[in-house]
Order: sequence, then C-alpha cells, then structure tokens
Amino acid sequence: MPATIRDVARACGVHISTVSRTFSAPHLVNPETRNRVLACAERLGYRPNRAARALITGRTHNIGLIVADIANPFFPPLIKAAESQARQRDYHVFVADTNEDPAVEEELVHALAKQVDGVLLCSPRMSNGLIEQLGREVPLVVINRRVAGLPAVVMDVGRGARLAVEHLTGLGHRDLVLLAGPRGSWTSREIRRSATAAARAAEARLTVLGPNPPTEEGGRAAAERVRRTGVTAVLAFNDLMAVGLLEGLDALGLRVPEDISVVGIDDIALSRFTRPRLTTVATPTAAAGRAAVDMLLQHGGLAATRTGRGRSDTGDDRRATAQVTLRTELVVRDSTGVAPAAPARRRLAR
Amino acid sequence: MPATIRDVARACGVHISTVSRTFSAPHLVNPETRNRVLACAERLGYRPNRAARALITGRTHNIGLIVADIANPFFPPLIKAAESQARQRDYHVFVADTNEDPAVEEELVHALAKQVDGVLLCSPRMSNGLIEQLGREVPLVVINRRVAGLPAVVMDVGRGARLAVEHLTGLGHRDLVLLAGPRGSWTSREIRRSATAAARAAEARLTVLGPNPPTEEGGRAAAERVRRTGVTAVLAFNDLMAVGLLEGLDALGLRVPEDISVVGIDDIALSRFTRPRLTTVATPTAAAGRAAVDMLLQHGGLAATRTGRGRSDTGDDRRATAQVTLRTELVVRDSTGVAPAAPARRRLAR
DNA sequence: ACTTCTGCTGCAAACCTTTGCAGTCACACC
DNA sequence: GGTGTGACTGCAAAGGTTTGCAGCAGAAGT
Repeated sequence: MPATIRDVARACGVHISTVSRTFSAPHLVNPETRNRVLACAERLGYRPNRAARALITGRTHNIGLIVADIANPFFPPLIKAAESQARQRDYHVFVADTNEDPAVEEELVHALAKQVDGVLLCSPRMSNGLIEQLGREVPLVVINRRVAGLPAVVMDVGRGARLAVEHLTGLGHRDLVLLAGPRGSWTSREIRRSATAAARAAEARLTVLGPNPPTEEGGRAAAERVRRTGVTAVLAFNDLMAVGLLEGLDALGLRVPEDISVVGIDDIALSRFTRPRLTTVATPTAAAGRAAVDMLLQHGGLAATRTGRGRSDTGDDRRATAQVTLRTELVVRDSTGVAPAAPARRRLAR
Repeated sequence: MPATIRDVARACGVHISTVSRTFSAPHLVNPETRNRVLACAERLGYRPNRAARALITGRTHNIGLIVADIANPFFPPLIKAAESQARQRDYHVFVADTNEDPAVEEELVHALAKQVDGVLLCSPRMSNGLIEQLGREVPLVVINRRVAGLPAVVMDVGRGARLAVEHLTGLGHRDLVLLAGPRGSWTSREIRRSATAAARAAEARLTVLGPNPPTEEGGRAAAERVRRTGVTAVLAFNDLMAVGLLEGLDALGLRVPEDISVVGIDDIALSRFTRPRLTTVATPTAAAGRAAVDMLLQHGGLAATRTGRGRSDTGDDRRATAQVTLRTELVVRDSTGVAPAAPARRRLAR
C-alpha cells in the first residue's frame, strides 16, 4: 500500500534512479524533471524507506542515547537537547535506560550497534577498557567521562567543586564533608580530587564519606553519619543526594543553613523548590547533549561503517579524539550560610 | 567487516537460509545444526542486520514515542516505563519531543511512520480529526485522550478531580477555583467536567480560571487572579502549575494551607519536596506507558503494514479499538487544611 | 515393496533503495 | 562534418535478510 520509489517512477514516466536522485542528489537531475517527480511523489504520499536506504548506504540516520536512568532529573534536559539537535540534522534518537546496571549498558550498545550510526554513552558505569572495546565496534561519544582515544564531552565539575569549597570556606567553614558518588563514577573522582585540593589550599579539613548511591535516599541515609562528623558544611555528589540530605538533617533536628550548610551539584529543577532552596553547582546538561551529538555526527561522518560498495575507509583506527569540556558555575541560594560559632554536634547536646 | 548471515553460513557449511531460520524460526532446524550455527555466530560476533530484516518483513521492531516535553517531569517516568516494556519485547523506542507544538507533532508522526511499527502519541494537542487521519497511516496508540476508532490509554482524572473536590469540601471549603490546563487538552476538559459536577453535588461554588500554560510559570502567574476571587481552595490542572501557584501565593503573603488550600494533579516527584508538601492526585504514569506499548504491540501485530510478499491483510479498517482506563488516587499531604473562618481576601485587608 | 508422511535443508525471489557506468542527445567548436 | 563536451537519464548490481516451494532422506503405515 505505501508508495515506493517505483510507483513514483511509473506515475511520472521516468526511471527509478531518477526518482532516487531527486531526493538524494537533486543537483544531478533536470529541474523540470525534478519538479515533476516531486509533484508525483507528493501526490502519492511517497516517503523514502529508511530501512532500504540504510541497507545500501550503511547509514541509518539514527543515533542511540544510553543513560543510567531516564527518570533521574539530571538526564531529561540532556535527552531533550540531544534529541532536538539530532532532529535538526535529520537524525532520530533511540533512548535507552540501563537502570544503573553496567551489564545492561554493554548489552544495549551491542543491541543498538547495527541499528545506529553511533551512540552517546552518558555517565557510564562500565570500565574504561570495555568502553574502548565497544568504541571499536560502533562510533561512540562518551559524556561525563574521559576515555583514551574516544571523543568525549565532560563538565568541568572539578572547577565546580573548587568554587563550592571556596564558597564554604569563605563563609568561615573549616570542617567539611564530601558525600562521594557511586563507585566507578568518573565525575565523583574528579570532584573528590578537586575538593580535596581546594580544602587544603584554604586550610580546611575535608572528610570524604562514601561511596553513596546517587539518589535522594543515599543522601537521607548519610545524614546521621554527617552529623557524627560534627562538620558545619557538606558538599554532595549531586542535587538528588543533597536534597535527601536536607530531609535527613531536618529529621535529625538540624537546621540548614544555621547549623550546617549544604551544597549540591547539577542544579536540577528540583533544587529551586526545596526549603531552603539549594545552593548548587550548575552543570550545562543541555549544552552537553548538543555538543555530544555534534561530535558524533561530524566525526561519525567519517568513521561510520560504510557497508555500501564505495567502501573508502581511510585507516579506521586513528580517529580524531576531541574532548570538549563545559564550564560549570556556582549558584548560591539559601542552603549555605556563615559557619555557626559552635559546630552542629554541640547543638545536639543541649 | 561486520559478519553477515552469509559468513556464518560459510563458516558452518550450511545454507544461509538455515542460519536465518536458526534465529527467526528455531523450531524448524535440527537442534544439532542449530547449536553449530549458534556457535559459529557467536564466534564471528554475528548480529542480524535489522535494516535488512525490516526491509523484507516490513516490521522494524521499533516504536516511536511522542511527548510534548521530555523535560516536563510528568513524562520521564512514562518514557522510562515504555522503553523498558518495549525492550522486554525486543523493541527499541524513538523518543521525540514536540515542544508543545501541534505542527511538530504531525510532522514527527510522518517522519517516524516509515521507520517504526507504530507510535505512541502522548497528551496530543492536535485535533481529533487529524489524529484519526494519522492513525490510518501508521498504527497509533493515544495516551491521555480518547479518539474514536483508536486504541487509547487514559487516566481516570475525572475520578481524581472528584476525589480532590470531595476532599476539599469535606474540609469545609465552599468556594473553589479550578486552574484549567491548556486549550485542546482532553485531560483538562475531563477534570473540569468532573470537578464541576462534584462541586455542585457538595453545594460548593467552583470558578474556572483559564486556560493556563501547564507550567510552573502558569501557576505563578495565576496567583494574583486566584487571590482576587477570594476562594479558600484551588485545584490545579497539574503539579507543575500547583507548585508555581504555591510560590505565587507565598509572594502575595498568603499561607498554605492556613489561608488557602492547594491540590495538584500527577504526583510528580517534585511535589514531595515543596514546603508545604503538595496534596495531589497520583496518576499511574508508568503503568500507562507499559499499557500503551502492550496495546500497540499486541494490536500492531495485526495491523502493521506488512510489505513483505505474504501480504494477507484482512480488512485493515475495522481495528479492535480497546481503550483502557487507569485509576488515579488522591494523596493527601500538607497543602490542604480545614477552611479558614474568614476567606483569604479578608486577611489581606488587615 | 510401495506409498505417505515428517523433519530438515537448499534454492531463489523479493523487499526498496543507491550509485558506478554507460548511453543519449544537443550543442559548440575546430 | 567530425569530434568533443556536458547535462541528463537509464541500466543493473548490490546490500542482508526472510520465506514459499521443492527436494531429499528416512520412518511409518499398508
């Protein structure tokens, strides 16, 4: 029932190759013919069959986007931006969710490999080695991780963590806790490294607690441990944890920011609505999504497995391996304040 | 470079059709042969080419999911559930975002049509007529709307609205406002109808304000108008609006729930974190996502355009047109309380 | 011993499109 | 007038898979 290139050709009295060219290489066909073909196509409601096209060109005009958890508010803005950018370039995007499971991650890359021109791997939990290997199977762009030999877009969370710590020490805090993220997270390591350095520079003490699950529950569960350390300020791996911590501290009778200051990372929409509103490090997630698809497309344009007959691979292995770094900024809201005269621990004693 | 069915056949000393059958109709091949083929395939890293498969079967094993705004917190749980359910059935899902624009909606259905076995149309803003027409082009399941002749899954927001109104009148409120959603939203009409009826039954007055954009800003902007009506309780089209309203009322110096009660709809994650925590109607978004892909797959199994040679269409037009309705529930939290003795308007006057 | 059946495998067409090559035609140039 | 040029179009192969049909062997039934 759906019209094919052949139907259009017949209706128009031309050969199918002419119809094909009208769509894929318009400059090769006489304007007059072209218009006639276009008209017939329009009339018959013809739409090129992407599967057939993919079969012969080897390019699907699809990309895959793999994230840990679609429902985690950090991701949707990134997904949205990537999808929009891709569509502008006439690409569609498969979105897949790993449920934070590295095994699923790998499986998904495989499942998608034959069906896309490349995949965006977001905040992977896999080992670097495995990622490199997968990168040999299908063009890959990694988000929130640096992997040797692979294009990547990362957020400058190191800077963000430093700004956060400086903000806190500037308010007089001398005793800090860092709530680390999940094991295997590149971002978490980065934050830790930078926060430690910044604390040392300001002659403050920084205790690292973790790893913790990067969820609200992870933050809530950490509240008790935080209290026992007696610190006056906390930097959390992400906003979700920070928000959970806010709740946990509240349940323990500690006031934020009077008794203890809290800083998150990500600036998810939610952080503007908590009470107190969360001080946090804004990460440009939308920009990251856009940048990632641009890198994939521009780069994949060369590297994509071209199974058509033309097959002009020019040394598949040494890929340009650009890595872009996006800037983060501190957003000061209400969850941070000057260090209390007496640490929170004392307050609990009364 | 990537292994094809032919490579496997050669490595195994069988005909390609045997390899094909090993994957697509295993019961037709001798267990012994099958295992040999499987082993070869494994060894060569063979993965079936879905484009080629799609080309001949006419089934892509992909589905499209079209939503108004990925970043709107109402959608991610639905997307996640749909994707997960689809993957279990060996389907992948294209996610697309319309930016609330009906024109983009239509364009997307077209763009996806040739590339998927069906599409899930979520909270469409298009006209019913257009949807019906598109439904003739590609199998369609509509979410949050009833369209004649098309399978649909809707949430019983009518019930939710009734429960909300009864909850409020039960607390002594006699003067209510409904903040309507965007024009063209089936859900909004449904809520309005039901809330009006419930208010009448309880002998309360209900004023409808709107249409409003279904966003936080929409709620905030409505605060002033709400205050002028002097009501003691508000039901909002969705949680985003309710949260915005909370902020707007706060800015006007009105306390929730002491001066005025607020109820939202959807129970997005955010509503547990506002202060006061939002009373709302929980909609089973994840279940809706799952149900929708099930309907599409089960139904699309028959209706899908079979372009292969078998072509055994049995009366394309009269499709089974199941419509499932999911139950909503009221979740009482802190944004609702007993009606104040004097309405809010008075309080402002002092 | 002959047919019938069953279980398995091979054959080849078909799905729709792209694209290198070759052919046609008109026109201009020498 | 012959040759060359350029613009356009047709031809046919190729891409990887599925599937109706036919073939074949061996078992079972008569």
